[in-house]
Amino acid sequence: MRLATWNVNSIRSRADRVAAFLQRQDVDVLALQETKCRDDQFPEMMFNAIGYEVAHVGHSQWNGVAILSRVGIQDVEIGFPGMPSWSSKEGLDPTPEARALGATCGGVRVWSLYVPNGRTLADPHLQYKLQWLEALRAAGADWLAKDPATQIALVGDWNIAPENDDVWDITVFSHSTHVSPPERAAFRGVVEAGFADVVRPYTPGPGVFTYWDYTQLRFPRREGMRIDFILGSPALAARATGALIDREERKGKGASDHAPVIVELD
DNA sequence: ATGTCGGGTGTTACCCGA
Repeated sequence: MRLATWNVNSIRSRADRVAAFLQRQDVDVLALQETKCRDDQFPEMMFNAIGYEVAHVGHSQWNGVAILSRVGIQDVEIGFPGMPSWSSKEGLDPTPEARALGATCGGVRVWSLYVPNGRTLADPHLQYKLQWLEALRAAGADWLAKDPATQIALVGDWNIAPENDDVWDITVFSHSTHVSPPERAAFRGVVEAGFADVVRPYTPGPGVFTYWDYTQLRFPRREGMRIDFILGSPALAARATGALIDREERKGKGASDHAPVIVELD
């Protein structure tokens, strides 16, 4: 089984590219982030036509996560237990953002995750990001405590570069989010709860990235960040036999600013 | 220089978010 994750930065503007990718890379299950649409706007028919079932949650032009599967899609769950909400305005009743979607596909519990960005070190959004990750860690630990043999894949855009090698020049990030100690500790917390990076062993760095900013010629200059991850529970990680980051999808007109990440499971 | 992309709107010019 081939499992992939991709921050597409709008599914409506890239549906053709996603469909072509699924077929070119022979992907069975694809988690998408930043679909940037409501459920009724998701181009579901085009994926049904090539053999994929679709689960999606999206409320507006922000966020939005989906799972596409040709090996079944059961027990769809919007948000994980304890997932925090966000409201930028005091006193508003916050509705949960469309940042997490779970579904069981071919025996694997897949979670498509779009971790909050954090914006800047002083922004309340960073605290929201840390709380969100802590809640995810707690949920993941709970799932594993209930069934240590369960196959879980936590995949998506984590908006964290866990190591200095995961950015092109760490000195540029001295006052930035994505590399700060609390963010890295939050990511490490999920790993230490039992979820291993199943892609890194097959895509060693340095200089191996999944995201390149649209501005400042970052992609041709090879100035990127590794912030998209496939983390697997022990039973899932034991099935990994290979992985790749599909840089080709970052090339050309109409590319997302993220490349897809794929793992091969036996 | 945010130099680029998205989607949005009190739409053909700006807003926000990343």
